[in-house]
Amino acid sequence: MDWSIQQVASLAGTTSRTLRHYADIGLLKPSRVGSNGYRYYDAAALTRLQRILLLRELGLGLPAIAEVLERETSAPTALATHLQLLREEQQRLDRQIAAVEKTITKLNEGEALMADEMFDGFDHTQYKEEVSQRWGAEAYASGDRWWKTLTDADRAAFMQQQKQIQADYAAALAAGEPADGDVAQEITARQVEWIAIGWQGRPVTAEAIRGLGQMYVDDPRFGANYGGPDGAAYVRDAMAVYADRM
Amino acid sequence: MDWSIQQVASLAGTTSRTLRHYADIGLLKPSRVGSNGYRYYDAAALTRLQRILLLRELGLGLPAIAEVLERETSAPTALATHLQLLREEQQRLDRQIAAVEKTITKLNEGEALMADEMFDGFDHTQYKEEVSQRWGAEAYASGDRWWKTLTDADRAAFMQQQKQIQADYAAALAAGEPADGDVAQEITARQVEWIAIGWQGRPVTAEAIRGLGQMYVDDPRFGANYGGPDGAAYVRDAMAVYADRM
DNA sequence: CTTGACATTGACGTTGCGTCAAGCTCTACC
DNA sequence: GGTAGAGCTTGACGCAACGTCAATGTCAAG
Repeated sequence: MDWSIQQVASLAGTTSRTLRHYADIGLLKPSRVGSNGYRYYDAAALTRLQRILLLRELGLGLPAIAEVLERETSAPTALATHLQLLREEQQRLDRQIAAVEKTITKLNEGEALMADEMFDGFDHTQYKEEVSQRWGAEAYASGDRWWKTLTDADRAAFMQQQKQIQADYAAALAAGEPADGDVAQEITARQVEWIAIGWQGRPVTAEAIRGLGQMYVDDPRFGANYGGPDGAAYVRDAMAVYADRM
Repeated sequence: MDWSIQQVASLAGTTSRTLRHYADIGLLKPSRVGSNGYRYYDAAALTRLQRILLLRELGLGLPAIAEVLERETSAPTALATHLQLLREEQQRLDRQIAAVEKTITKLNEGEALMADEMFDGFDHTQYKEEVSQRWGAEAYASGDRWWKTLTDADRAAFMQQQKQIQADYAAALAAGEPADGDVAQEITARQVEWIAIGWQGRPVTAEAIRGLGQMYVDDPRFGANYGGPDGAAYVRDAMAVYADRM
């Protein structure tokens, strides 16, 4: 007792193309092939197909399914691994949805015209008070004037450089690079250079760099850009060493 | 002031291959191409790239991104549409995770060896009481004996036939086929035949068929297999007509 | 014998690039 | 001015899981 490819397809709720694909990749071979080339499937093949489709619904890839079917015992392991992936995907989706929602509301409020959105929440004016208090109103005003002369593209490029520096710091920390090592110091040199651009001629003293580094640790909004307290502390240390060597 | 493809790539945190791909599909053309074929990007191009990458992080496809960038105003619309997709995907993921978790716990409890899992929650013993009460203990016992003689593959095939019948009923109902029409009656004939297999020689009387149909309506667990109360009622009616004509 | 349904084997299309491969170009150093 | 080592170019295949023609062979029924 066996069935034709179409019968099996409709029985299992799939398509004949899928069955031929499974035969091609060796996942489910027909139990019998007529002299005319027709594929026929028996009950055992149907059982296997059922399992395949079940695992597929659980989101497993075809190679993973093949492995599970070969080694029964690996099913819980495979599923556990897969579950991990699903959870990560779920979290990624949650974050993405939140981001899209935020973007939509901002657009509806007419706040940002997409272009501003690029600056990753790094709002220049957000730090007005800190900058004013630490370096005086004149310093802030001069920085603000400079910032306003930039085009959006300039600002984007400027922020991108900072993003890159942040990523490099994160990578260095993850790689176990010491804060006083060459790698961290090279990044810090770029960091200082970047700061100097924004400061527009205002002298970048060793003291200023040390203070700025400490500020990263003290202020969680800055620290967040460097991957949390640890990252902020790492950057502070690197900047302190850099300042010492100036 | 412009940058080479590598510079832009690292500035924006992407790869040169991606930039060349975007150029190929016309999403982001370099602002200048040297006589040697080298691509160069200016600040405006960088801005556009930033937007592209932002939208991509939000999960939009490249064609959708291109459209948004052409018609600024469509951004909220496009994002809203996309949000809908994300939410559906989220729900699908949630269901999938729940299913995988359930499967894992079952496997860990040694309950089911994957094979039983196929039967879509149609647990034969689940209906023990109903069958016993309505048709007597002997009828149930005989059905149970028969069921136990089957191989997994046989059971799979048996359940699949039922699945097909259910699908056909659903299609007929959706197509507006009357319960006493040819289409519905043909399906019912197969349904009765299927029932007869399980009953193993026990006489399939008109009364039994009417009773079974009514049971579909009364018991939500059965009704669920036929697409809710409406579907169950449809099947009951078709079976009643079939019984009348026996 | 014809017709229509069903079967077969290619082979391209889809999405967003990764990854060679072969070859030209630029920069730096000797 | 030669040479090495980056960096750039244009193809072109690969991936995941089939959908979708296209061209053609086969089966059952009238």
